[in-house]
Amino acid sequence: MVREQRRLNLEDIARMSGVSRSTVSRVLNDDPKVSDAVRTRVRTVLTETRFHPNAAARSLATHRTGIIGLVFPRVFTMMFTDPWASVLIKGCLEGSERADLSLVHMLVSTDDQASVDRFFERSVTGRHLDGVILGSHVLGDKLVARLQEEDFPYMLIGRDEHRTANFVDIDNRQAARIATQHLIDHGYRRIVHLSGPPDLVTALDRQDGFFDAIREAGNDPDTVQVECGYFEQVTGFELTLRLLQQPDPPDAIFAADDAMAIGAIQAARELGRSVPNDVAIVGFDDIDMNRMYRPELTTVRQPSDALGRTAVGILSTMITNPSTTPVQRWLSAELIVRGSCGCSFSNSRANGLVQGKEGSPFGPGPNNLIVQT
Amino acid sequence: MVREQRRLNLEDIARMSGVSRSTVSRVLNDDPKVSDAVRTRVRTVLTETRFHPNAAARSLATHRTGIIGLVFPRVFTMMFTDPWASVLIKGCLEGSERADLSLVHMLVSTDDQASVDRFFERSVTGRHLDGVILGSHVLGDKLVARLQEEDFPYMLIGRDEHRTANFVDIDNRQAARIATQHLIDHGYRRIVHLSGPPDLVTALDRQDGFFDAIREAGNDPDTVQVECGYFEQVTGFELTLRLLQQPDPPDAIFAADDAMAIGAIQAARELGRSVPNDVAIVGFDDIDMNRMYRPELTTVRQPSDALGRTAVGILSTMITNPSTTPVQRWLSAELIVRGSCGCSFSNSRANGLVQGKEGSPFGPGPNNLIVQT
DNA sequence: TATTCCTGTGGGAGCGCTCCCACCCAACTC
DNA sequence: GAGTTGGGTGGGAGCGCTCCCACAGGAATA
Repeated sequence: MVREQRRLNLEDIARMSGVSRSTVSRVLNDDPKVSDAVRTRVRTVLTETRFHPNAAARSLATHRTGIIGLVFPRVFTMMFTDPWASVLIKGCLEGSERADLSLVHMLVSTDDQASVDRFFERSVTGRHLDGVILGSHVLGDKLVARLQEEDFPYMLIGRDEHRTANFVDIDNRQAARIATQHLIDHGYRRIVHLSGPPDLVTALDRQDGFFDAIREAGNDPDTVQVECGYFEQVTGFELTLRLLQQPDPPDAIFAADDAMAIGAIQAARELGRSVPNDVAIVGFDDIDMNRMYRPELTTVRQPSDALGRTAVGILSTMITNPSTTPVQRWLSAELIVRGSCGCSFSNSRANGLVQGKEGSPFGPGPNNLIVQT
Repeated sequence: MVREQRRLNLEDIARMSGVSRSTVSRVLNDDPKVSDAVRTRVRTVLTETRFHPNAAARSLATHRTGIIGLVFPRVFTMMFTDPWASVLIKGCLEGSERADLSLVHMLVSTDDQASVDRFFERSVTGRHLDGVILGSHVLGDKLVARLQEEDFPYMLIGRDEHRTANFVDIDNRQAARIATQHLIDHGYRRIVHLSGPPDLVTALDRQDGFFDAIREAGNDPDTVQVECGYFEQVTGFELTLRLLQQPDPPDAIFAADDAMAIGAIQAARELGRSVPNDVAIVGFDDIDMNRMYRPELTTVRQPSDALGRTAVGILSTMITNPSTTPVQRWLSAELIVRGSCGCSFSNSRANGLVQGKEGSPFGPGPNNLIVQT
């Protein structure tokens, strides 16, 4: 085991190419103030020796590590088996590759002060990270406030409850309104909403949108049934199993995410009910897996990978170029109409495009661009 | 933006608690050679100031970063939407938390020299990482050889083709043999195997096990149909759709993973065929999602999370305590018999326990313990 | 009482970079 | 020909830790 052999450093490369340490450093950092002759000479040595500067030393000198964190609240550990989250993570990875950053995965119990402290000590105070992406935002989250307090670069996936933080999101409320509207237009009258965890802003927004549509149709929101659970297939399965066996079962279900919607389809099938004839189902997310279920799921498509990519992209610029005002960006979502809602045609798009621009509660503005990444 | 204000360092803490830099460092590192009086005094200052040592400086001095990488071959980008991989990642995360390490996610094109080089420069030569976990192993992978050459701590999830590398695995061949055997015992005669990517050792092992069982039953392996594809639900769906419409369709399918098996069930349903009456289906992995499909999937349960946890645990000790001989560990797998194979009972376990110990091609030995993590 | 030992503490060097400042020397200006 | 640029280069300091060595001083030993 020769692990402990001394590795090359700048000094060595300098000696080997007959220049000084500083010049080698300049070549490594693409400083234009190096003559072409010297540059090529150093570059040759660099490639021959396969040299790469020590990350720790570089960080120590530059106060930058090139690492960003992707934090999920521990409550959502099941995120890792969630197809939506997987796509989000993929988007974040692509974004970090583009920005030449490394992505560290971490779980933090955002409701537990000790856990938050531990995260802060290691990652923020210890300057382990340059910035952080928060995978989802829970009400009363102590993390965001603390990050703001410390002026530490961060980006939320999904807005915060006060809309004062940095975030990338889609207009969940508007999208849910349009999806519910679509069911109402079909003539369904007993529509149940399968909602997500009640402390997740995203879930609440979709719930609000659902109620908006109910109200607009002239119905009393108080008479409408909403069931909460995790954003999981099993949850959708179990809730629907129970709902369909009620005395007065729903004729339509709007699920707050596709996993639950697929679970709902499974449950209907289990009970021998037809989708959409006995019960229509609409989901949210448009995960890849939908292709395999019959009837195909009508759902809201949200650009989960773009959400991740955009968040990392913005974070990256925030790291080098701190912003004093909150950076908030809205991406577009759209209703994808397939068979599960009772539409006879398939694979077409309704006119329910929820644009980042017009659909945003903020109206048009520099922070509300539609970003196609 | 007060980002650039000077942060506290050891010197400051030393001054504030009336001791030297060295002593503070000792307290931080739990060095026993500090008197209790001094220790408590320093600790108080430490908590009051919420001080945490700078990670980069520490790394520079200790030659250790506390970061390990989780590398997936880029070919398997879809891994991120794979429930099996999600559980593996979760296991790795748990392991790193236990070992007080950070986990960095990365994708490397293992078949592309430039990509491998880039990874090496940044992460290995640049000492960005202390060690690396390889999420799956592709035949002819240039990564492992290079890691060995550089004496860099690594751990494979799944064995390498020569069995010379460090790895954690289950005995895929034996497990697949038992699963196939089970189908043969049921009297199925036209069994088709849905295999994974042909350059993935895991897929090949399962294929070998399938052929072992075929051969043992006195059949000619050459007459048996094997279809290759990705470890995805859609693949299983499409392959099975085609298979079942053949002139002489299979009466049983052994899928190399559950995602494909579920896809196969979906396809059978699409064509109005009954599982298991028209076609029996057996999977591999025992992912959580199986609970929702009817009939419930007979499958091989492998401890994916333990695989990840164990790999990280071993890697962690390898980092502090380099080993000269390959570290190879086999975990147990077992056949879970449910309805999809045609067994009338459900949720019971067959006697097909594939233990790490006896089942391993290596026989018992220090590297072949059954680890229950 | 003198010597050795041991525990606890302080200080200096060093980890491998970046960045600032000083400097050199050719090319220009007047 | 003296003075002034300015591109290109080198050297020193410093980033914030750890680790080794030196050393003080009380306890144990002779």
